[in-house]
Amino acid sequence: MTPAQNRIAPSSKGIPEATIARLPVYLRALTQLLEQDICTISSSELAEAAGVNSAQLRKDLSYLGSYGTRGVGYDVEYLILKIGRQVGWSQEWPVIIVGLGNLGTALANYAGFSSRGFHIVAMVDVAPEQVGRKINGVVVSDLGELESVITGTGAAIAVIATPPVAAQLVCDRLVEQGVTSILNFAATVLTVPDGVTVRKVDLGQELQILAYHEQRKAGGAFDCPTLLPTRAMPHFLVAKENEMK
Amino acid sequence: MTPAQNRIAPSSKGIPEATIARLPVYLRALTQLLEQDICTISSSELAEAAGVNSAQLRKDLSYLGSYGTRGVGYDVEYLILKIGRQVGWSQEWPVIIVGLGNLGTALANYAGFSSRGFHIVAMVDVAPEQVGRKINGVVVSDLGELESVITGTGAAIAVIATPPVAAQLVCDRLVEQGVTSILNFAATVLTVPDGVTVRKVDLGQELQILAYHEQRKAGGAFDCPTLLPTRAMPHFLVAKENEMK
DNA sequence: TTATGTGAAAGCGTTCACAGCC
DNA sequence: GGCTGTGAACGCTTTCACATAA
Repeated sequence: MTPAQNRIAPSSKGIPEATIARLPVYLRALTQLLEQDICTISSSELAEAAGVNSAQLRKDLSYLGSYGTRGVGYDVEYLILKIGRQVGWSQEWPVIIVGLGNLGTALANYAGFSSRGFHIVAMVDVAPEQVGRKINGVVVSDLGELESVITGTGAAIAVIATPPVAAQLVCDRLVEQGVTSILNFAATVLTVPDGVTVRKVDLGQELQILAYHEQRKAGGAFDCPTLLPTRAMPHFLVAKENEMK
Repeated sequence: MTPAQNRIAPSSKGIPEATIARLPVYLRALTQLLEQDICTISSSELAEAAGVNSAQLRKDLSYLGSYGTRGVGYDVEYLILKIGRQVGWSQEWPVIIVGLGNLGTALANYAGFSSRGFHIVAMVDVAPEQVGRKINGVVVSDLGELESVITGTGAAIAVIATPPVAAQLVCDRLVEQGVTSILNFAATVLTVPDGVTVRKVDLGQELQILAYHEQRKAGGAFDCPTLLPTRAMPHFLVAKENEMK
């Protein structure tokens, strides 16, 4: 990814990834403020609305430029404009979704996408019962048409919501056709060439991280003498465990 | 959150957050290996399967203990056991879902939860047409019963998939009843007391981060003289923009 | 000889604290 | 007086490189 980012190097090079990930949060906080007719805001107030430290907010904004007024704060509209431009609000992004199970269908209907400038222009699935179905006015295409659908829509961003086994295959075909940004909901590590950006959202993993903390709160990862076997852990492992003692 | 973590301090204190977030990834890679009847694996091979650096993998595992054999590698089953215990695989976690729109319903049906030891024990929604519906054998309760549902099930982990405006209110009620881990899909910053862990999944934000990178690849955040107004950006902002020049 | 486990070094990200400007 | 913008300090994460053990 590093070589790819060097290759790009546009006008404003070198905004840290961590900052980029927070820009959308600021953007939402700001639009909410605007709806309340608040025109000016200080870094500490905006920071609280965004759930971050005020020093962090100022540093983040400083990467974009000096858009505040000392002694006063930031002009909400102007800041929205400047951050919005960075995040690509000045254009509509065509997006295609591959895999229309429960999750894929929910994503296709998700209002949070269209309200932020993303437009689902195509959907693709293997299951014959899905193909031909209409979601939000767009017809689901067959997986075989994946290539023509991409070139036809010109989408550079794709969402993968297939079962894990299919994900890498689909990914390869997407990249082959020029997709350069992928949001991956499949529980697999995707391998992509330089220049392609992948973000992974693993719902099971998120819960497992919570479970880790939960266990800690309850009294730690007890290295108890007798293991309690449950559906969560495959049976043969329980046997293995006892053998190890 | 820091004071909360100090208060906990169980047996194995001080595994870095970044490591914890990767444990589930290792766990899945390992279980896949086991299904292929691979019993032993080196750090570099496992690292590749998990999509990380081999030095990173070794360092991560070293926080849990010395479970490898020098010159050989790791015993897959034993490692699954050890990591699994850390992540809480040794027990079933009851989880409740609040908000059963498209996303909430998809989550309720999501197989990746149950396969990892999470059991949806209750679901809650305000909409009368949702209440009483059965998903995976569990009936959707009315929002008014939220408190009794939590105490009845003893769930410590909750998923919020409500509209943004309702999220903080629901969150407060959850915390009030003893929920200490929350997975938040609502596009809002949640405020919680110390001792409560929140993880946020913002789907729109993920796409915006991709859009940022996409824009960079296409040639940068053009500070172009004429702004192209689109549905993505509210109209009044376009006016503002021109006025600023 | 091979591959783990781990101090030490390098790289990032966050926070501090204050100079600079309104 | 008040708040931004930012160098410097700090802490966390990753990577390196090698001593250590099978």
